Amino acid sequence: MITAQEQLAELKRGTSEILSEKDLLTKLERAVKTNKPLVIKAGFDPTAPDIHLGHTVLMQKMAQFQRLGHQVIFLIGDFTAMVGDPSGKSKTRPQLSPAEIIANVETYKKQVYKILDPQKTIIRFNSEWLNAFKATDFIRLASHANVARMLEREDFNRRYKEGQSISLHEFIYPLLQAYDSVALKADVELGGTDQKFNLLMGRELMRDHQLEPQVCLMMPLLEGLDGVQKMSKSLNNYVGVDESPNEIYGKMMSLPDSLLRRYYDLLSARPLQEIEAMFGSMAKGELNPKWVKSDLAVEIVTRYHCEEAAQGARQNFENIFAKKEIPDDIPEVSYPDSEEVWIPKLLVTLKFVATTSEGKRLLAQGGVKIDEAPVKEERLFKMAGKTITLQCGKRKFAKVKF
RNA sequence: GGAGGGGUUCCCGAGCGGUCAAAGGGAUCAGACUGUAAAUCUGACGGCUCUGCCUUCGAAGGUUCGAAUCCUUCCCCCUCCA
Repeated sequence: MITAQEQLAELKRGTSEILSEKDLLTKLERAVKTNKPLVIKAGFDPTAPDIHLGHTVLMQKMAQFQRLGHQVIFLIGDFTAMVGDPSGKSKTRPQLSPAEIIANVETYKKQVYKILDPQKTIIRFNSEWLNAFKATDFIRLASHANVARMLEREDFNRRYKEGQSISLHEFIYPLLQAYDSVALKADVELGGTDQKFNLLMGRELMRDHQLEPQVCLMMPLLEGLDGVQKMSKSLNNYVGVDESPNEIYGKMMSLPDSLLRRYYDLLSARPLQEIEAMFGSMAKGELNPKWVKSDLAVEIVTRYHCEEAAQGARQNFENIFAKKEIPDDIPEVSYPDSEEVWIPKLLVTLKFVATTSEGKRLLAQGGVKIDEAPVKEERLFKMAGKTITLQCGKRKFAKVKF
């Protein structure tokens, strides 16, 4: 094991805040001295098993702790999922059945183990201890917090001022999350900056339980592809680690240039110096941002697939968008209605558009091409036996056989 | 329990008897341009084989030639007072 100082230096990289750094150093020193790894806790909601790049910022930090020899606990908040984390907007969430949760956990594992070491990861569920809670336990737990403190919290405060509702049960959430830390005797809890309040609650509750308070380590939140909101599936501004190479590459290329540096800082494993140099020459106009972006896209695709897939995706992208070529591996479909083909209907059948109205609009705007030539007419006649290459917008292709 | 303010199309938000499938913005999609699925500009943006028809403005009824707009009841949200 390397020294506590060295560990701290490495762990600090990319974090937005550590509460407190001194405590972390103390814990690390003790770990080195006694040769007992620290218990690292990070909680996840079992309702959203689609891991995206936003989550990976945190997970890479978890992986880093693992590499340093610490014990990472991947905590599934199956109990707290019923409550719903009030961080950000909250809607009442559907209660999940045990079978659904197990299925979601499997999906999690499949994706998470691309980043974490399966051998070194312990998965726990907070229902293990929270299911046993009685009404009196909840009341006792609730007595550890007070309303004024709750309302100090940024998102509650905002909602309160804006006249949005705050349900009582949402006040309970931070306490339950905090209690998880008590149950696990966590040394460190990881979370996004939006978790600050919940993490700190854990610190206090542990102190109330005569435990050594956990260190809170916060990672910045990655903005989504829109560059404004944080990355999330429901906002559809995410890049999923389980997506295809072409999809990941393409989405990375749709990142606004203004966010390039931010993405490099939070996602790239390249040495800081290299990144600095690259952005330096980009600023001088020597380097095209497109290629800086492309390099990052390749790095990400390589991480979740492989180098070969990444190069393939780059090639594919260049062909389609720069050279405007038709890709070679397009799906072939047969469409037996050949006497009179109404194109909007055809597009709906192929699931290129959702409605015929949308198909008609697309057609009117020149978004439909047949054999690389735009079509305006809505109908094709006497198509029996013919095959056409149909293009719908920039990204949808099919070979249609009549 | 009392007083008041609200619920509008994916989201925010205007409209408050006809000219409303409903302003504006965001998101999305398409086209142009380009160095990219960046940026910018332009356009589209409920559905339907469509110069018309059907469904939509919290829900159900009602008034009216005509309702997102008026009335009644109900549901939900917020604020203030207790």
